[in-house]
Amino acid sequence: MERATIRDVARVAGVSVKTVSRVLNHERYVTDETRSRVTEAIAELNYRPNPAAQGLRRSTTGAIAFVCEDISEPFEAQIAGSIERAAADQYVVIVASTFGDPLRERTTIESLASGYADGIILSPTMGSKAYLHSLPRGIAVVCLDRPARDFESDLALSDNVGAMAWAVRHLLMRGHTRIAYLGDDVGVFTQQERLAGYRKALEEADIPFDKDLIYQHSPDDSRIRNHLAWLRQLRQPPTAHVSANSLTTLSMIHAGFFTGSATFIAFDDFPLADVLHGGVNAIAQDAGALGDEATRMLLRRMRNDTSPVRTTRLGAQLILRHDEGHGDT
Amino acid sequence: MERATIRDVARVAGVSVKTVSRVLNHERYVTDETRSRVTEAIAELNYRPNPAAQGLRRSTTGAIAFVCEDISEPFEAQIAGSIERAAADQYVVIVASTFGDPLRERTTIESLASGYADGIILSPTMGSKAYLHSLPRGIAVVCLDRPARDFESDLALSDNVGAMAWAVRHLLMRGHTRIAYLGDDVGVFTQQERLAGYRKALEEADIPFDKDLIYQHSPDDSRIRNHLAWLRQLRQPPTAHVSANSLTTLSMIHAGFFTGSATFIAFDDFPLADVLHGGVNAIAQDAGALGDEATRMLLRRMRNDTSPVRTTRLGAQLILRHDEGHGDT
DNA sequence: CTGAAAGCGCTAACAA
DNA sequence: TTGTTAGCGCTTTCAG
Repeated sequence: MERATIRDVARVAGVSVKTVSRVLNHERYVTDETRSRVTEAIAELNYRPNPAAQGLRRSTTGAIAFVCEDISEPFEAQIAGSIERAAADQYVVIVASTFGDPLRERTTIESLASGYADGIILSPTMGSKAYLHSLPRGIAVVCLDRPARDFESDLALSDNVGAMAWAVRHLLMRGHTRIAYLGDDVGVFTQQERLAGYRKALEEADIPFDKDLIYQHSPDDSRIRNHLAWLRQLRQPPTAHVSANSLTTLSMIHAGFFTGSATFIAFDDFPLADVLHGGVNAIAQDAGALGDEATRMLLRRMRNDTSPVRTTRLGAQLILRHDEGHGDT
Repeated sequence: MERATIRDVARVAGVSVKTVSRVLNHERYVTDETRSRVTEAIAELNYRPNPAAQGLRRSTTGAIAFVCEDISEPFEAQIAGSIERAAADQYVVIVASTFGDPLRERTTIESLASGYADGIILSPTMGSKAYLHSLPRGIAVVCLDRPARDFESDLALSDNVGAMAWAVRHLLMRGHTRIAYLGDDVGVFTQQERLAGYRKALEEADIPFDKDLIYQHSPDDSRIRNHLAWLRQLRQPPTAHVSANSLTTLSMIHAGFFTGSATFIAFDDFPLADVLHGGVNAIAQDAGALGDEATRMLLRRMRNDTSPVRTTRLGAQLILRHDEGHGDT
């Protein structure tokens, strides 16, 4: 199929290209009669504006990008889905994975900003993002799940502190005072927040913080197995456990830890959590809401909103599936 | 940051724009000396070609698109990830979900083809895809996971027939002759193939096909629960079960079916299958390989390969996690 | 209300 | 080996 151009449409409709352009862009000052002639011609020729030409002229692309760590991770994929829905029919969405590599991230972003996308939703890796200040002008960047270092921007993230505090508070109320915390590497932003939530709940209850109960490493089945064994042999072993992210939970499961008890809560819900070991308590983030909110923020910035940057913390849900007996906190 | 253009580079390097264009496109006939002057100017100005302008001129976009049912589904997300990796640094990848709506699919594809992407990897919905023949010329389309009706194209998919036959054969060899099959809607291509695999294995073993053992509906927990109960009350109830897709497996689990037995095999492996109910036998598709292969096919077509269309069937793996005793088929 | 002409940034002839 | 010129298809002055 040969592409029809705006000139073809103009010729068929018997008007000038500018007039066609006007109806395309819903400008005023076009007679209804002219408009309908043009519309017919467009339909007849099955005409569609050439995005490259539009982009060249308007310096926009009609695309937004989601730059994340790995699109094949379910959490990121869910976010991608909600971004797509939220941007629906206004923008195409480009996805780009950084695989945690800051250099790759930078290259990717600079390339996207050089004319592939009008806006970027970024789940930043660690490391300075100062270079975001010198992106070609006009490109909006908002952050998702965690802030970018050295770069102020709108940010949509879960209320990690509050949700973890909620979970720990729940365990405290059931009389647990020795609660083991198992999380990912300390360098990970969300992990810092979740540990903060843990500490906050302890402080509120005047329970001393015991470093022995804290485990923070990138998940590794055998290492976690050892740690769990070690915990059991403490003079005062923990009577409850929380996990601070899904990979850690997975490792615990693989290490043989029984997750189906009222004394365990996993940060991040997961498929089959309702069934595994008879049901696993979990804190569920709302991935869809994160994507929605970030998209809203981005679109607003793309409309040249210059209000101060804002942060939206989205609540996460504590799902109790194994509260022996019944009754909540 | 103001964008530098090719003219700026030319000016700084003291050459013509065409020369800059030459070094940009790695054309021959540029002195090393000239080339390095240009390269320096490019670096100095932090110049990057404008994709819209390039696209307008070359009528290419530098993007490929993955059109699937729902990018938030783990299987599709994994494929997206592998496409991204396979196309790495050559193309940006656009994702677009159809949510199973053929109309939306068509609109999306036509829009993408109108100048957002140079090629499309499509997991088609049901319904005729004849319109793919009249896409603006130059756009390559390959299919993934299932063929498009009324449109010949390269196709990468799992060996559904073979894998399911393998699973059923395995059960037959253990003496089961009444094997219940639970799958998704008959209209779904992969489901037809998997049922064919089931029948094939039975035929090979001269076991009569019994329609009573076949269930094919879009997954629904309570409906599946009823069906499972009904199966149990047959005069000759099944002694083994296979599930033909992940949602069905999930429904079975939710319906209380015990999946951790040697007499059950699930098509599609899933997270925690190694742990749930003590381990679930499964057939694992290689999502990554599907994406890789489809991308390879697409890139080949985009290089104007006009060889006959081909279909690649990728093997799926039977993973036995609950083979009481030991020893395989 | 409508049109003519210029030009966005780049690459493809064609000359030099 | 390099430069000049003409567009790609569209939107945008600026006149009609």
